Amino acid sequence: MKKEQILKTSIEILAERGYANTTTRMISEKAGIAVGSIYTHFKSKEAILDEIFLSEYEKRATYLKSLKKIQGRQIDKFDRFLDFHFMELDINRDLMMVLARESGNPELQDLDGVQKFVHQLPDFFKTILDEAIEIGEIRPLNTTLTGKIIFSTIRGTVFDSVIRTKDLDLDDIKKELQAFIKNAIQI
Amino acid sequence: MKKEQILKTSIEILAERGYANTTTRMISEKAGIAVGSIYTHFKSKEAILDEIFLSEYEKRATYLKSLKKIQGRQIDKFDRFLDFHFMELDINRDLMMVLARESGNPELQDLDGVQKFVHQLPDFFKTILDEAIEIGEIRPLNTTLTGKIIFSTIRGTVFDSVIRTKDLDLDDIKKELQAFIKNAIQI
Amino acid sequence: MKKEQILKTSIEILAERGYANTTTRMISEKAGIAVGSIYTHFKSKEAILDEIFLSEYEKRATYLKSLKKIQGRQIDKFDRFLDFHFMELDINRDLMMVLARESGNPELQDLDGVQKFVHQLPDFFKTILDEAIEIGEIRPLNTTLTGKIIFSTIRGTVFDSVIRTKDLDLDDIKKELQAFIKNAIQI
Amino acid sequence: MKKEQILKTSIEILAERGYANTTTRMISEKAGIAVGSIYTHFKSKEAILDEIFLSEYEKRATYLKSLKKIQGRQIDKFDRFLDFHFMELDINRDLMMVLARESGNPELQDLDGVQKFVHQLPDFFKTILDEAIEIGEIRPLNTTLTGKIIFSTIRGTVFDSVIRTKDLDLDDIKKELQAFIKNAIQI
DNA sequence: CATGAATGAGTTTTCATTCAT
DNA sequence: CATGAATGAAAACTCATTCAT
Repeated sequence: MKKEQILKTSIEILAERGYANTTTRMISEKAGIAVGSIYTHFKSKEAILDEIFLSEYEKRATYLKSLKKIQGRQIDKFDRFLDFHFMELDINRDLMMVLARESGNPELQDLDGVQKFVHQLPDFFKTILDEAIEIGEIRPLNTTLTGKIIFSTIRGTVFDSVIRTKDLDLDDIKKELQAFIKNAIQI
Repeated sequence: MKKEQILKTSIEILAERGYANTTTRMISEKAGIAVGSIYTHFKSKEAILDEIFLSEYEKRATYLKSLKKIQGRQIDKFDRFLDFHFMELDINRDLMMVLARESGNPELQDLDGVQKFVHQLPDFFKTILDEAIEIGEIRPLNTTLTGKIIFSTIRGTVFDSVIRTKDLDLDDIKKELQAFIKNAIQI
Repeated sequence: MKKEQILKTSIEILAERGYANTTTRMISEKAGIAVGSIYTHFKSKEAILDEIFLSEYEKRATYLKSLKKIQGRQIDKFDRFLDFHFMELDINRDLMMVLARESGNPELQDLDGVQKFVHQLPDFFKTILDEAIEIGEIRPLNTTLTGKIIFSTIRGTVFDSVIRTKDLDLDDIKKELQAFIKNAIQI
Repeated sequence: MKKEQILKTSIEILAERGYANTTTRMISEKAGIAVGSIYTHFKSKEAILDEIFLSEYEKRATYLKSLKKIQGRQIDKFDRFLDFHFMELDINRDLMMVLARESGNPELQDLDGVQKFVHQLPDFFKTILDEAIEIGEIRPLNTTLTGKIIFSTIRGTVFDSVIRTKDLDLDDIKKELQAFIKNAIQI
């Protein structure tokens, strides 16, 4: 309950000011609680970010696992993942901002949640690519590296777009990304 | 002279510790000068980063301008740019680390040098893409967005690789990136 | 019942970490109760220490009172007290640690129990010395001051020994102290 | 210069309030400097205490070394040391308070200066005792333990006296202690 | 009588920047 | 131009204690 309130408030402030410029005092004041209460629910300021990334990672991991069982072309699964990812982003723009900005924040690379978000998702992509190669859907390529490249492509693009304009057309970006990736790997 | 020394030392420490964990005192001590002397040559701590990014941006901008005059397929120019970029990185691994890490640091997005590095380079890519479309070398696409996508792809991939392993094979990554981008855009 | 459990647990933790580094939370967790429950039984964190010192003071005061009625040389009563004191220490090393450390803790000098432990015991010694002088067993001396000196000698020696080695030979120390004190005062 | 000012001010406040109740802010305000300036001269709040103890230890160590070369009875050297020690205390009552209180503060036992003060001085006493035994000036005894006992006796007595009364007669205490110790060890 | 989430004043420490020498 | 002591705002985090359930 109150934990949710802290997370929600944190995302709002983090989206506006960035991690380094967000203080625990700001969060507590905006959430209408005492500073100490943050520490009742989170081990540290970093742990808030950790939780955000972990939860968002899990959403995506669950979705990617569900994709595995689904019939159809492997290559289309990237389209589907992007549909899912951008839909989530559209629902909560602040959250999108935080994920895009802080997943690249050198300060936070050690957090479990960030690590998973940044390293496990590319691994899922690799798995899809491996299967796609087996059935000859895509050109021969280093699936590990390409998994990472695809992840970087998506993340970097969202990051760039999001920090420049408030009202960007997510749909345009999504379609351009989908085409870019599909072309990049297909035969 | 002394300014160069400060820059060189800063890059070494920044590569090892990251911007937030690098203090002006560390730089002055390692450079063998007084803290105050840093401020004779730089307006602020941020200004050091600004200068680093500006100078690296200019190297790449100059190279891209020189590419323009060169004959040959537009599409190959991305290969050439990546050859140049990775060569530079190979010469100075510390610098590569700094560019990869801090170009995505939310704290530093307002710096002139970072802005140019992060926003102008994609614009150069856009120009190349525009010409490539005109002569029918590549498929129809939103060149502005795709310019950004290509930049994000390169930067993100280097960043990911560089913070994970010390002795990564830059050549493998370069070749995979070149193939990825070429396939992504060509007809 | 539960109060005893809190005391027992507190002594264990206090012996290991010292007063300033022991939190009420630690005590409650190790004792398997809620933090709030500590405050059902004790007015404050300090009150736990107060109780410990008071109870240990009373043990010694009772023993010293019983010594009064006993026949024999006054001067031997210090031997007996030390026998009693060291026996108690040997039974509960953690308790010994707490008494030795915290009786000298400036933070805790105002506690009733500590005051009694630290100021009343020397008074008992004074009484013994007064009688010993009267019957000419010991040399003439300021009994108030010497009572304090004897107490300080005992406490300080135990404190020094106990914080240095875990497995010290209490018996050696006791005998050395007994000889030291007896010689110091006798005619 | 300013370092001396910080030390002087710290001793005044520490004497009045004790280590745990002395804040860095109090010191800086009373010394008329900025909080940060404390950290220009001292690594931490603890380091101030460390310096105080180290310097006082060295005074005494130097004196004890000079005593070694002096002719005369070993046993009288304790008298001389106490003369010196009490003279120093008389000059600076605040300092005496700090040494007496905090040398027994469990929190500070790890500091180099405190360690030296509390463990090296007894070692010097041991050396004196060793020689005294050799020439038959004192009764046979465990010199290591007795060195510690003498130290504890002195420290504890000063501590006890000093925290009770502001205007105690140091001279009485000194004489009583001298007699106590001399009797305790002599043949 | 037990619980444990909530409190918030208070603490030490850091560090970019300045400026008198 | 160089120096480095001095600055002081600001930050994360702690923890004894309370009180509604």
